Amino acid sequence: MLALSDKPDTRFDSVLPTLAQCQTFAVGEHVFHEGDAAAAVFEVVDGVVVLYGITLEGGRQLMGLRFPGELLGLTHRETYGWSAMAVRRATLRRIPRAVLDREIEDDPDFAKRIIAACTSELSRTRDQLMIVGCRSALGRVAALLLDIAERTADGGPSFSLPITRGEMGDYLGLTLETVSRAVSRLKALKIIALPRNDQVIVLDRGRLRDLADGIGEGASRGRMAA
Amino acid sequence: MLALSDKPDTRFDSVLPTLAQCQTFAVGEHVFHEGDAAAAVFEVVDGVVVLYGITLEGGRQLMGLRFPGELLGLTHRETYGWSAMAVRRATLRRIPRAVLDREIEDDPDFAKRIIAACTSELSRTRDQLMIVGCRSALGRVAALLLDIAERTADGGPSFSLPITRGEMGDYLGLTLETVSRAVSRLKALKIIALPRNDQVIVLDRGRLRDLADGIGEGASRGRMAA
DNA sequence: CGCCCTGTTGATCCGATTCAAAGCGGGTGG
DNA sequence: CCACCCGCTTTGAATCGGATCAACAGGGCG
Repeated sequence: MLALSDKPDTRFDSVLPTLAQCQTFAVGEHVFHEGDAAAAVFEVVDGVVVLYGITLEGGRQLMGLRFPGELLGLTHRETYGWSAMAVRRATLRRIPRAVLDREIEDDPDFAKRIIAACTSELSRTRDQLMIVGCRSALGRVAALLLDIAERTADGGPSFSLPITRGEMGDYLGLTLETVSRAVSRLKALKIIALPRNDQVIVLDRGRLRDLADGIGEGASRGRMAA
Repeated sequence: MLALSDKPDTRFDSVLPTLAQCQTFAVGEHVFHEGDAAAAVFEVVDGVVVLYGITLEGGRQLMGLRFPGELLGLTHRETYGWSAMAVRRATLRRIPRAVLDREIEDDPDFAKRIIAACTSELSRTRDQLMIVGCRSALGRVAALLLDIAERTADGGPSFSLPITRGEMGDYLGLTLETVSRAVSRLKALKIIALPRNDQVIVLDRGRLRDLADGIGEGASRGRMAA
């Protein structure tokens, strides 16, 4: 198996139920911008948030997606190093920095939990790096679909795509056209079905997994091992 | 400016001088392998270590380089999710997991320091993702050279490359030939000089920075902003 | 309805990969 | 001491995958 990470529970509500303070964001609304004072950490209660950075030419690199139960805004810096925007109407629990710091001071167990959240996020980012660095377009799209499926799946093989083709491209280091072609190919291969273009049904999870892991025709990029 | 991270001091020796227990590794020797029990965290005292993962086809993705003063092995998992190998004869300070955990329990300040190390590493990985996802070959190589220069520079414009062209390729998601061509091009552009092929002198840090940040001809990849 | 946004598909172009061959350079053993 | 070998690097030529440019289809909404 490829070393794609498992996902430990790092939700805040299990440790900070009383400190909850919720806030909702409309589609396209920002939770914070790159450079804003890093005044709080957030947990997604409902909806979907994307994290992204902007290159000097205006290119966008999505750093991650956040689904319910996941964290965003964790940093020790004075300001956020990236932006966070809701792509579905989202409700977030807000934990002010001061509260976070105090809690870390007072509760070693909480500190460990934060460290767990960080290293977990680190693993996820590394996996992402591995995918962007090593996989072909088809492999990358397969990996993203599988990731979303696993993080949002209510058990069934069907899920909804929270982001556009263009955003998928920004996430995977591809253009929207290439993403569209890859999705069409997966459909043609009968690995997925698309009742609507933001609705995916996984027909053959095994083959999707193989593509995401880099197995099979054209799933990998770059020189093969000797 | 692109949001490439600054590098806070996260060295252990400032907090754990007495717990030091050093160990040396020859070139090519592993500090740990992916899947090994994550029994300790290490700080590089001397030498250079690379972190990498292996894809199913045998492709290698370098996740990072570790120079003196930097940490490796930080995870909350039971096993390491990647491998670490010395590429220069290296001396490492070893902090057993139990000591780490106890220290986190006892010393909130230490816990914060670990969190800082994690979020710092996270920033670095995100930057790496941005580079691999958005930059052309030339921009990626420029970014790597600059990163190494800034992390090893003893002030001067000259530094030694701790890794081969092939490893640079594995780090950047490029082939060794492409890396070689990019390096040659930087030399032809008189942005760097190469007294030996593992010795680099930065002649024009400004232009190197621009390429690394994605400014100028062909530094970026993918669709430009409208 | 007409506009705009998203997605799809086709044709062409370009940069990186691939395949191939030839220079180092450093080390070893004759 | 030198010849040979091996790993790393460089460079060239052909190929290929993804980007680019472009045209068009569907869908939601003012």
